Amino acid sequence: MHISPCMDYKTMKYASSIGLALRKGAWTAEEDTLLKNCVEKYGEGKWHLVPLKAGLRRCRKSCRLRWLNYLRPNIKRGDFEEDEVDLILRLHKLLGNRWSLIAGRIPGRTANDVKNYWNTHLRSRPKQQKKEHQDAKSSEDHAMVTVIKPQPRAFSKTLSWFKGDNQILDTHDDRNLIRSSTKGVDTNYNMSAGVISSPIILDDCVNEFLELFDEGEKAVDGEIGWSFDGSQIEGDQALNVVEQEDNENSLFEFPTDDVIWNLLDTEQL
DNA sequence: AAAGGATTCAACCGCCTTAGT
DNA sequence: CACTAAGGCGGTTGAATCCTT
Repeated sequence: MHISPCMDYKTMKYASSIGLALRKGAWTAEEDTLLKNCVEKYGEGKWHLVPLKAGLRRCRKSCRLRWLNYLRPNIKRGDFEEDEVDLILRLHKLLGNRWSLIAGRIPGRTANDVKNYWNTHLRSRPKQQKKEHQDAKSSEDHAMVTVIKPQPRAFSKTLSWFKGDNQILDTHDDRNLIRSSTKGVDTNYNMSAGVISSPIILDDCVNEFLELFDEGEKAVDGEIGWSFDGSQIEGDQALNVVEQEDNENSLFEFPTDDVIWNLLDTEQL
């Protein structure tokens, strides 16, 4: 039996006063049942009371974590699907290691799942991709078609993001970069071949961007792959399939970017 | 079949933020 | 304003499992 250092002082005092030490390590089926029954009876939250109410010799954090990562209903198990991986890659590019935010947009997946998946499958991917790219380049002498997905979409520079409080600070012709700034936070747009790619939104802008994202989801509810209670929408309506030039249903059937960019387009004046 | 290295993922740890006093 | 406790998060660990030799 281990003593958990994560226990609170009062909990520790109480536990020792009744001759108990808090458990740590793998959860047993019995503990799971106790925790599940407790949360179903009293609801989520008040985690400091859960060990007492459930009769568990676990600290509040351990209970919370076990519920969130394992016992909560609608948790999806098994391998990540292509659209989920795609979404993780995109959101990570946007948000960095903010796993709870990323997981919040992938129904049934927990922050721990996403983090573990990233660390085990995706973290070294850029290197691999670079290597694969170099290998392909060296083995392929002829010109090849490069499909860049998602396809960048042009939008008007009259877009309000570029007006009002935002200012186009400068345009780096050499780097194809446009920077704008709101509240002292830079937002970068990579320009290439006359179109503007996904914005690299930094820090405070992330929340605004996600709110915008949510509004977009509400606006097109039925096309997006899940509803806001976290449940998955089944059937054809769950996907807004974008046919690529090669007439294949691509990895990017998931319509995230379309939603965002359609939304952005609606801001054109 | 066995040993040992690699991988996976549940769980822990410590820090930060927030709310209450 | 300072302090305390709870909630929440990302980073890390280590046991279990898988894979290779």
